[in-house]
Amino acid sequence: MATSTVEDYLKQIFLMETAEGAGPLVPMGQLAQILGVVPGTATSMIKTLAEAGLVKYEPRTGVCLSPKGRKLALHVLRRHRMVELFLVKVLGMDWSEIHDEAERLEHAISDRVMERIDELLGRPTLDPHGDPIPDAEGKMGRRELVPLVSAEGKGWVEVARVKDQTEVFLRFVDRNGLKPGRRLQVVAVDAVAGVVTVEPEDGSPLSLGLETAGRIEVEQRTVGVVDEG
Amino acid sequence: MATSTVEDYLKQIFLMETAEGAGPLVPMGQLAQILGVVPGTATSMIKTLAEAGLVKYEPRTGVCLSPKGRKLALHVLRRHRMVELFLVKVLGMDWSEIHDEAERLEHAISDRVMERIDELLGRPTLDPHGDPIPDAEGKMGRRELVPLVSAEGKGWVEVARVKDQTEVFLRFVDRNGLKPGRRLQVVAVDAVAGVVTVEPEDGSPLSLGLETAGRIEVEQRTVGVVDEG
DNA sequence: ATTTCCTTTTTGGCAAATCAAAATCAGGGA
DNA sequence: TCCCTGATTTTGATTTGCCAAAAAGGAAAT
Ligand SMILES: [Mn+2]
Ligand SMILES: [Mn+2]
Ligand SMILES: [Mn+2]
Ligand SMILES: [Mn+2]
Repeated sequence: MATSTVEDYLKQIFLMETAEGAGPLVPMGQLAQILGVVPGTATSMIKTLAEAGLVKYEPRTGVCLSPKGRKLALHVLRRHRMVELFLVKVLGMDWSEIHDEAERLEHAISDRVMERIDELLGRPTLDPHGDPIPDAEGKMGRRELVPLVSAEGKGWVEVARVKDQTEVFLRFVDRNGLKPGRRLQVVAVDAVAGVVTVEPEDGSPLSLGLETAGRIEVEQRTVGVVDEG
Repeated sequence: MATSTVEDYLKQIFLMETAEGAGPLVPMGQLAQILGVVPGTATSMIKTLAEAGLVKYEPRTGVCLSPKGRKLALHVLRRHRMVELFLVKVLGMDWSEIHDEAERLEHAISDRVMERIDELLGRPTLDPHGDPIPDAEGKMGRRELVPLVSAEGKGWVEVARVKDQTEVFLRFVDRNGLKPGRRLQVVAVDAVAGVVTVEPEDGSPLSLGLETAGRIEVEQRTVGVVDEG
């Protein structure tokens, strides 16, 4: 069995190598920083993982998952996201407080329990932040999402995903009616001022910085204005 | 924070020192055996726990919990039993497969999540095996239970607790309608033959060995025959 | 071609938890 | 009293993760 440390390394490598704008290899320093260890620790851990055939390691360049490592990473990610949804849907917790819980529970939940939760939740495909939940085989659906900024003048769009999952940002998003599933219009994008103005369905107009707006994604397909062919 | 290893040691010491027929101190050898480590390991661990003020250690004699250790032990036990009940009630798992899950989950669940589960389950006081669930302050109710053997000729009694929690025994108990909450009559106790005959409410008469019958406890108060004053 | 600076790796150490096997102890029996 | 035996403790190692700080590499700037 992989230890929870190993699981976290693999999961994190997966997230980093599938992040937009990522190169083919994840640099050691970045990995170490996100995992909260000093670079030397990451280096020695990664060598062990390479030894075990879970990653491919290119010294002084970076690391990427092997098929075996990717499979394990997706297995962990599935548990993480399923647990997050469970905490919100079944236990009624706030979406801003679930990540840390999931970070521990993802290592303690068996396939058996996972299966029961999956069934109880009705085979969900998205977690509370709008991230896809891998299925038991590690497959997850792709969606065509665009950052809020690109949705100017498209009429009503639906919030689909919130990428910044820090507590403070999630609470902000919630307070302002920008949770996944909520609808809004992007009224204006002022590139010079660096401000995006949106109007949530049942909330007052709201200004966001360009950076901030980039952390929210909406459904490409517009809703309620243009009918799909 | 106590590691999961420390939590398991404390919980186990608690269970052993409150077990019937236990002396004032738990012997190292027994503790080691139940925790699945060699005696030397237990000795050095216990010395560390004594150092931390969690147990009182009498070399060559045994160990017992300090107030601080007892508090922590009860906190772990609460999570263990609450999780077991949760797995049965909410996820619909079989009571014979929940212990090992709980053994891991008990270390991964925060007070916050515990509180939600407690509420969802309606502040339960008993786990699926009939063992008491400590409350958040570590208090648990005492019940006046007697072993099956002592209930001869008392008419209908209610199964209250199953002490042997091995998978095979729990499945046997289930199959034969002897789960906590079920009613039965103790028809005969033959001390010479070493056999107890019981008649479950909706099952056929059944013979149990004396030893086996001792692993099941029933409510002292008889049910359905004598009315309480 | 050098130097400089930043990243990465190496080295040496530490803490937690464990085992194997040798040493020690404490009673009970001779 | 003395020895034997079984339980307990010590000792010496190992594994997993981690840090601090020194060493090494490499790429860009001079
Ligand atoms: Mn998360
Ligand atoms: Mn984690
Ligand atoms: Mn249990
Ligand atoms: Mn445990």
